[in-house]
Amino acid sequence: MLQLSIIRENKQQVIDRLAVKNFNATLLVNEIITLDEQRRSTQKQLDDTLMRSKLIAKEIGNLFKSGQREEAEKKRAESLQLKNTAKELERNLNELIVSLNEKLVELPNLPHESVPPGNTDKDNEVIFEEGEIPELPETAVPHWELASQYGIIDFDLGSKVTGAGFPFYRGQGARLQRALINFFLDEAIKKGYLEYQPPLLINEDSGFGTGQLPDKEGQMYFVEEDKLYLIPTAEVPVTNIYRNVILQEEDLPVKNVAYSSCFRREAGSYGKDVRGLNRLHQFDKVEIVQIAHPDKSYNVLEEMKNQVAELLQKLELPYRILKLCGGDISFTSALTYDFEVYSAAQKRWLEVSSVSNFESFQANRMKLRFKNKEGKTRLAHTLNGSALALPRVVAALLENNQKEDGIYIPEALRPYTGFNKIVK
RNA sequence: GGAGAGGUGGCAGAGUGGUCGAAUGCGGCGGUCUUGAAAACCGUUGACCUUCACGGGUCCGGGGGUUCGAAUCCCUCCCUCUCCGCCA
Repeated sequence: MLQLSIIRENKQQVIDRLAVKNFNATLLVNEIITLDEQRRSTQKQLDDTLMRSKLIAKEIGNLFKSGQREEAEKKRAESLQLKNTAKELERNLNELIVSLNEKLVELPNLPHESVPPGNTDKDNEVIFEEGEIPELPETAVPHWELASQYGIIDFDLGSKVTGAGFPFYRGQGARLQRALINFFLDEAIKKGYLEYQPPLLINEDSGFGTGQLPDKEGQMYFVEEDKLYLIPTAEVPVTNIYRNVILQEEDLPVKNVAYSSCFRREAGSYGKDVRGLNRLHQFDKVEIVQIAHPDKSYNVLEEMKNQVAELLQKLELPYRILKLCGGDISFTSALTYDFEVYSAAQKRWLEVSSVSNFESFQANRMKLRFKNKEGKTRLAHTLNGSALALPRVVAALLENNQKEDGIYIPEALRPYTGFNKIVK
């Protein structure tokens, strides 16, 4: 959520910036400013009332002590009045705070100035492309065919045991998954990240902290009995480690990496892009998270971008990097790079990573701050990225590397798989 | 799941319903002393809202209540610990 002071002091800029996200903020911003003014004046009135009431309470104490009953009783009546006033004011104040927050939470993050305008993913800007698109043999088939031909992923079995979008990985398929997870984790650790194994369920406060709640609760699985949500990404638990935390400046940047399963209801996405591994309800992902100094977060974003690119190079996958346009960038993000790999049998680009700088948007929600050298507390910046999400990487690896005699594993992965190719 | 104990400042640990944002110790920071360090001594040391500032207000796990006045009493939720049961 945006800082009130920024909205107050740069009202027009906020409105103009949000227009890039195709978000008309004029009404909302005006409402927020009005509510904020009311809130502050009510707060002032309440503070004054409380001050008087505190003073009187002290006087009463002293009067009782010195035996001046009558005087004390008189003051007591006055105090009671103040108390009623205070109650009334407090009620108003709370109402104002609630409505203010409701409005504030509806405002998306401001897009970075380099975010291109646009409405849909068609308008995203391809900023980099690397790797050769492989020539496939005549017999080439999409990964879901390969999955059953080689017996490495069983979608039907998943449907039987759980439902659509929950595949079983089997034999060399399972081994490949495990290899990728270890490979990704090791690469991050080499770059100085601290590995975490987070809980897979999170509470409401955490969901709010990273911005999944209150808006996207329909996208998360919810355990009603315990009021817990299954994580849609490790970003949620790993960033929320720092909820209500004040770091020291020298602690920055914090670099954490976590492997986790991710759960997404994907309500409302149907059609052919859900075939095979393209879109699942449960999938595995290695996520990198950084908490950065506000002055350095864009350097960190570039660093993370390069890090993801390196992974794709090592996996020898053709990929491209997109800078998301205003219409496609998420509610919480200021700047996002998407990574897509080319899946040669499907002949399409698949998103395998999304690297974002949230600036202080999440930090403000979860009160993640640091104390600078002057001893002042400031909001930190949060960033995260997939490095990487497995299913579509697997899809591309399978499709692009299929040969007559099997599916070849890229060099970098072989120490992890323990085999060079997948065979029937 | 059952029974009990408890949640106070970075940590440890006091706190008769009134003068407690909170003793004390440790730690941190600054200083004196020292060639330097240690020790000793002195001072300082939370967050948030509001204000140009002075100042004012809120916060003793969360929420609610009693009272003129609550860290202190009551209710409720959460969490931790101990014992029992169950169990990967």
